[in-house]
Amino acid sequence: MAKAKPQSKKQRLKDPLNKHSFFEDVWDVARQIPKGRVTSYGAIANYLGTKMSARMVGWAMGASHFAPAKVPAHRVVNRVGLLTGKMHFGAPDAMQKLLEKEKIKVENNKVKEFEKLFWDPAKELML
DNA sequence: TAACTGACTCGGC
DNA sequence: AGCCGAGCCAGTT
Repeated sequence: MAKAKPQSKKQRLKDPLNKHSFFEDVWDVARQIPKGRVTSYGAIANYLGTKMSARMVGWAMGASHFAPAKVPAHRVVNRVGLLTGKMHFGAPDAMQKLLEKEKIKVENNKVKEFEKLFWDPAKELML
């Protein structure tokens, strides 16, 4: 699977073939999130070159259910560390439980020390 | 076919 | 410092 390399947004989205890999790219990046770390939709979007469309990342996460491999969507939160998508995990606190299982402290639907645990693909994966 | 919505983000007030 | 509006892409109604 491609390593989610950033490319021109128009180039990717314009081509139906490449478009299909948009999901895989997002999933791929999500899978690369180290255990015990979290990232934001915007960070992934930015890494993919579609930083203006963080919504699509979230939407792609929603589709992660169809992903060929498991995607740690629980490690992806919004820019303030809020567990915005926890309701989509089936159970109201499934996401929080998964996070706590990785020693990530969650309080009031928000990741504690989010800035410290924040993992930016564009920075960590560089390039 | 057009309009609305959404697991977001940024900038202005 | 907090609230409000606009922009983004795709899928749904």
